[in-house]
Amino acid sequence: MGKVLIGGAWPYANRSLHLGHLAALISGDVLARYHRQIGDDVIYVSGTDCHGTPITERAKKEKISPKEIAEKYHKEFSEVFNKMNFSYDLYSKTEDDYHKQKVQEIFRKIYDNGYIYEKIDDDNFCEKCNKFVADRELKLICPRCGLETKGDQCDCGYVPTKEDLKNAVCTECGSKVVTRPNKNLYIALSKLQQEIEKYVKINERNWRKNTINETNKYLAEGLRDRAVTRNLDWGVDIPVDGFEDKKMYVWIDAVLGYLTMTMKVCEENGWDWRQWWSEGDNKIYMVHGKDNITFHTIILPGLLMGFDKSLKAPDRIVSTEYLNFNEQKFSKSKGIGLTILEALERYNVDTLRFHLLRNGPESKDTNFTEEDYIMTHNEITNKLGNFINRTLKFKGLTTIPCSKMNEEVENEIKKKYNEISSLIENIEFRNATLKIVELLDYANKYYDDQKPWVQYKENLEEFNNTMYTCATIIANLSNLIEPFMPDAAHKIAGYLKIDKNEWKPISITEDINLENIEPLFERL
RNA sequence: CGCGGGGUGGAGCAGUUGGCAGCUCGUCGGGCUCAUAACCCGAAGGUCGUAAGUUCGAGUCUUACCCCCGCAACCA
Repeated sequence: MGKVLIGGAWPYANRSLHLGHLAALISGDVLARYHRQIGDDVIYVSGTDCHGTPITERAKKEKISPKEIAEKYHKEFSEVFNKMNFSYDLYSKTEDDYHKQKVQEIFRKIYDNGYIYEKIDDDNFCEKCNKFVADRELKLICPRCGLETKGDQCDCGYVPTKEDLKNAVCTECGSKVVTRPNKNLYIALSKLQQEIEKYVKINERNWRKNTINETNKYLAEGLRDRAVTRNLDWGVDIPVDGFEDKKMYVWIDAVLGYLTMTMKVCEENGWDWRQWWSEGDNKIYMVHGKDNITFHTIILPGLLMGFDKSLKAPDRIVSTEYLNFNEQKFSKSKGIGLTILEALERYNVDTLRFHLLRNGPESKDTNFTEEDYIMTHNEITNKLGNFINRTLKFKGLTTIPCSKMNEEVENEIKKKYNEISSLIENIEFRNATLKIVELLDYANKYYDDQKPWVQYKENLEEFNNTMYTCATIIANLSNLIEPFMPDAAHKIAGYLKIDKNEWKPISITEDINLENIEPLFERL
């Protein structure tokens, strides 16, 4: 039994989650459920990312506190993950006191170890507001398109230079900004370049192409030290004297959440968190969208190395591409796409999970349409739901006696456990779902070839064997689909009196009483 | 020449180390009646973006070109 840590990306608390977020995060739950089934000690954590500039901006605009916004979305996210049957061991938030305290301890240790250092920058300062302002808190006329833009990037794609920003004004008060020396803390990624390169080299064979490319691009350019302090009043305090007016850069406190939450889970259970984070045969999975790649393959490893050399950085990185909606990017402002809560009003949780895994952006951007989803839903309804129905609700049948299992079918089932196992461990979830469908096709074909409706009249022994074999397929399907469609898996387990879905072939050892069988899915 | 991904039957996609081009849906024809008009069998339909090259052999490797898309940040 190995130790397996799975970290789902921490969603940012300034807008509702949409199907794209779900497409990126769903693999984490598949991994968690699968590893529990094979008997690993799994810790699956995530949480709401509450800090950062966008939240403070929104708070200002809506005239409420950043905390209120964070709380609102944290509540919503918790509900979403709950409804989607995500099996987190702990879903927390960066506003959590335990998290903030631990992050400060870790940050301080990195500082003491010499990987966080002080540097004076010339930053933009608004004299009227009496504070340093971030680029996105500035506005100016874009020199390329001539329209007013924020200081970080114009809608036309132009990124203002330092020179351009000299003419910028503060978005809040409109007065012209000046530059002033500003003391910041930086993380010395440049010092860790070789170590991070070594880490990438060892682990990249377990990564997808997008992860490898994106990471190596940054390594090839040469890692640059990054500021880890921000001139904000919302976030985690800096545990170093002289930085009382600043907060921690959100990404630092967010990626350390995987570690702090592992600590918390372990503390509550009396376990040693280092068993999940040390070198060994344990696995550390990080699951997120492609925009998160370097934060997980460079920043997080860098923080871990600066913190404690005996720790192991994530060895399994699961980065997805983007999910589009009707060929367009999800965009709340443009009203494109569905939030997860909206989707759940119309769709089935299991088939939505399955669809996002099968048609998800595993190796390239993909497109979500309601039509495609309904197709998947009906396919599962027909092939899985109906297979169960035609077996367990066979006309006039009340019991399936414990009979003889067809050997060929038995071998096919064994084969599927192995095939799906290696696909999941190889982070090929799309292919894993295809194997499930293959087994469903195989099952329906077996049923048709046996013609139990004829056997029922002509040869009862053969009929019993067929029905018993089909019931055994269904029992094993319950195990095999659990990571993908947990609700259906558990319903089946209930019908066939299976206590626990384990990842190994099971046989049925007593007669099956066919009562209270309900269809698993309804056609859409 | 900023970086990256992609162009495969009507639609959406798979094709790992080069070896008779596959899957789902749709269409057409047939079978079955246990089942949620579900299930099974068969057929039609592709010169794999364009051009050249390497090779006994290229969807797969090389080069050039044409289209589509994504990324770029003190933004998660």
